[in-house]
Amino acid sequence: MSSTDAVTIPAPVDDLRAWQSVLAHVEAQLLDGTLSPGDHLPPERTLAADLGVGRSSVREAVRVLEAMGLIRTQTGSGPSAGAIIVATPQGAMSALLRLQVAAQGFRVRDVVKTRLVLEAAVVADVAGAASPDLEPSERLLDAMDSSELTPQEFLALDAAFHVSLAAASGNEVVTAMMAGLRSSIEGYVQAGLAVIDDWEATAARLREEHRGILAAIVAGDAFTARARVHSHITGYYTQTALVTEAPPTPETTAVVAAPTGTGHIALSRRTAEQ
Amino acid sequence: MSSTDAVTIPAPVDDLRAWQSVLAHVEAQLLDGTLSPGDHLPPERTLAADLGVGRSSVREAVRVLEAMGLIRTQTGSGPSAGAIIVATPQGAMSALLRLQVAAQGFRVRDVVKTRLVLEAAVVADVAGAASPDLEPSERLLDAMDSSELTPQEFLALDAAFHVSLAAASGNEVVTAMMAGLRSSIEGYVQAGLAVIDDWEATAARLREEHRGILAAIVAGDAFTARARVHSHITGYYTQTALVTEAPPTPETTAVVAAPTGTGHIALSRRTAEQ
DNA sequence: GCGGTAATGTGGTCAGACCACAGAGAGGCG
DNA sequence: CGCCTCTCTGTGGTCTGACCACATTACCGC
Repeated sequence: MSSTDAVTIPAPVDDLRAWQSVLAHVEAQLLDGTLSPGDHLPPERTLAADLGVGRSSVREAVRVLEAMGLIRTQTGSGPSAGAIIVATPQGAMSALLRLQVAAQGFRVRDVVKTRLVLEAAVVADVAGAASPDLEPSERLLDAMDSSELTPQEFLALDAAFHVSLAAASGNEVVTAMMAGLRSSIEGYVQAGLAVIDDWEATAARLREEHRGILAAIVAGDAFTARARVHSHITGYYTQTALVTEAPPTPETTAVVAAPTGTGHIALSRRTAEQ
Repeated sequence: MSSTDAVTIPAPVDDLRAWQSVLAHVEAQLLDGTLSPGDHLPPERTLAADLGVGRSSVREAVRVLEAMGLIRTQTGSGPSAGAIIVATPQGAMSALLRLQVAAQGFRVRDVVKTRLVLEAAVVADVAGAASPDLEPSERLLDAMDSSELTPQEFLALDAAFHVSLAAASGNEVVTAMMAGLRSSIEGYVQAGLAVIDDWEATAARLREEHRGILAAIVAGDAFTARARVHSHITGYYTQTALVTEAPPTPETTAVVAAPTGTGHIALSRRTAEQ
């Protein structure tokens, strides 16, 4: 692994499989700007002819691109048909994490810990932002106040609320990861419902905690927001015995122990700053 | 939105495309334990016959599974041939993030910010761990001391070092994400080399910073480890003008400024858990 | 017994065909 | 002249059959 020669050119040939060469071709065109979001991929038959591969190989690459959230395919004719570059990572991230959890490549414990880290950072970030758009989050909380919700519907709104916080941070990477992490353990979360004796009490507590988190964010109190998110998430998972031990996550415990207090803090508007 | 009825059961039928039904079939078998890591997927022709779809549709699903890092396919015959469940998420996560960055679904800025959050949490976690295995990280640092490395080789080892820290935390989700985040902006990192006048000086600084991070971890000082990681990462990106503004990432600056002192905090034992 | 060779079963690829679908255009009708 | 309908065309979605490369396994001759 030194530097200059030494390699004697082992096998610079492309022993890529046919579909991989198609994928590489598309990726290269994305990188050099030949393809951009909104553009159409060439028709499969054309692409096959251009690259000298069979249409089925092109289709396998297209399938991967679709699964990765890069394109959207549609049958028919006209401007909206065909394969269009869209770059919607959420679904792909969800699928990836969900499958990996299903195949035991990811442990639920690690998923929860990661979610804790990301979400704590998110709320701290949003709390420190100039004028975050928290309207979607608030509307979700209002929707969750309905007493007619089934536990499943409640949890769906719950998940959407948490993702909406990530969206408010403006970080699409974290947003996609949060959505994926949540969906990957959705089955376990729903299974956790079984061990809850008094669902209404639990729902009421969750509603209160959500309001508390949002209040801390609006107040611009990052410390409190972090602490509340931490206890909110660990609370549910320990209650449902989904995760045995509550991971202390040093940085958050330190924050919890911080002397900032959890009472009403300032409520400063922190308007113009950006 | 609302609650009970209203939907009139829109379309419970499976208008899944053929390849999606194959994917769903495999995922269901993963979830109920019929398939586990190490198992073989049925041969494509068998699977096609069983599910009543064409072999090409099966192949598209298999291709997605392979791209998602769930299986490894091999030609030939015998126990090692065929499609085997492996669940290796790193490559898939890297591909996903890389493609999304290429397609402008993810901004480089967000990738860097996310990396900052995750890596700060990782070092704090490892610093608080009972007996983390830091030997791989140390060996990578030793390898980076060589003066014969090209910048590219140095950066490759650099990336491996950061991923090794995540691996030391034992959280495979974060490890995969870290590897993916890094690889997704690898092109930009290498492009950043161009604006560095004195590479040797930069390399020396990076070496020193790496040692400093590892030292803080070994000392169990989570706060210092976080702070050093933060400045280490932002340092390179601001130097190479990859990210214009240095994102302060409230929680880290807050932690650095926290009055708790940098002494032993946390140090949660987290002994037997595996 | 042993070595070499054929058979077998797997994924990888290609070619061709057909279908469903949706827009575009030509044509007819009022 | 305008509107409506109908065909035409191009797209992805799917299936079938065929062939290849490859690695193991079984068999056969020695």
